[in-house]
Amino acid sequence: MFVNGVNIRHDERVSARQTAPRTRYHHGDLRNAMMEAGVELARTGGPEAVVLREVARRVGVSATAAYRHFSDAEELLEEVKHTALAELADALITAVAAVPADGDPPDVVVARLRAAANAYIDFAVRNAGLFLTAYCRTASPDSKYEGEPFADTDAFRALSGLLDQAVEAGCISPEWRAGADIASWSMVHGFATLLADGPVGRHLSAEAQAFAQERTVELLLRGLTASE
Amino acid sequence: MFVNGVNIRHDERVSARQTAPRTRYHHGDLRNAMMEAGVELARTGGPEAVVLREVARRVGVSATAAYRHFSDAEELLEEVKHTALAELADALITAVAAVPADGDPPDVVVARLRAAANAYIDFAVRNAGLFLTAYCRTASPDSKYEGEPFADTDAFRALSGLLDQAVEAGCISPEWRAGADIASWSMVHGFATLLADGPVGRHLSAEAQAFAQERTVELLLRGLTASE
DNA sequence: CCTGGTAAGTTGACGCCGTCAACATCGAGC
DNA sequence: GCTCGATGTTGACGGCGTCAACTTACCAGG
Repeated sequence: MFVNGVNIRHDERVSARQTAPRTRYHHGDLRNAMMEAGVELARTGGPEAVVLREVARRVGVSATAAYRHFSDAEELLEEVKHTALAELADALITAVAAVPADGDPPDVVVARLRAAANAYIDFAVRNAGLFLTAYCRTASPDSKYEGEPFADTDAFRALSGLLDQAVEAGCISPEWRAGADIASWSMVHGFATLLADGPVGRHLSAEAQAFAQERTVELLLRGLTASE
Repeated sequence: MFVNGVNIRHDERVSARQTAPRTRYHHGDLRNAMMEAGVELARTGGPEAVVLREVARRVGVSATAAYRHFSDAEELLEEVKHTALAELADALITAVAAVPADGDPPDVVVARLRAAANAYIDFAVRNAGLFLTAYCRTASPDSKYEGEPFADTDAFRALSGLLDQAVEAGCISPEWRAGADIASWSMVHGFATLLADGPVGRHLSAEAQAFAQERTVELLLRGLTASE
């Protein structure tokens, strides 16, 4: 796995280190333990580093023990994925909450949107592995939320709330509210992806990346708040 | 692999079909043949369907024969990836060329930008496998173009040209030109990704997707052409 | 026209992976 | 205190990428 030219491929898989030989035959909390080990793997190596056998090794348990708690290697990955998604949402919500709420409502809400956008991107850069895992492919349509789109991502709900506030504050004309959520998400997500995993992150200097980020976020805000 | 709820996972791998038992011991054009087989696999199954042994099987050759032409399974993937990128660029350039050039220059250039954006997204939807392959992770920094960012993607150069035209035509203020390329790319790419591989494609009805696409593209154009 | 060297394929093996069937161990409730 | 189900283990299988050693076919130079 390449992130900004630094090879953080999971090949110090020499590991095999298990935290402790584990005295009791039964682990007691294996499902959680495997999840956490999986998250750790994902954090440093992205989704393809979440390898069932390695997870088992780290927890100090045989590979097949996993099958008592997960139907599949895929199910483990999905669990990890949800955790990653939740962590992303956390970062986003925290950043928004940190924006001072005094001042003109329009200014505040724009500042919040900006903070959210930057938090999303920063998360993707700082936690590339987790970010990629959050959006990695998993065969099953990860929705207990069929039809109710994105209900599983708190991040998306936070964004929606912000946009509603923006309409209230008069920053966004009501007839442009619909679809603004997905559009905003697309832009930020696209930039984050191109940065964490793609050509932007690979080819651009740090300053160039920062400039591109600022421009991208401002372009989004311009589009959202354009008077026309 | 799930694309919009349709499982196109590469599990009709029953294949093993080799086009013909191949009479001559030497293939003659194995490198190309493997590439093409790889592209076909990628088209229907995404990057993870590009499996060295299966490619060899399809071409009717032993697995290790690949090593006479590729240093690595990764190198094969990368070759396929470049082909996918090229195909995407083609679709984009063709769509732009199809826009009638008569009329007010500003209108024309906006129409071209819109066409490019929609072509990009449409390609991602119609050729999800290839699209995902075009942007899939490959360990090596796929740049003979180190530092000269994106020079390997004709699609990006086409976009840059369009934006230059837009400045000329007075649609984009010159001081907003810098970074507009990456920002535009981000938005379209993000939407395409969310659609081809992510929650948008999985959870939204076709009409909802179309609406979201239109809104996303228009929001981008608004941001680019905003007067202020 | 032979001949030898090298490019292009082959076979068999290795260690990784996910997964299955069969067996072992523990602990909760009769 | 026994039993039985939940939880772990072992060993095996086939698929993967890759390596070393072997074979085949072509092409140049005599």
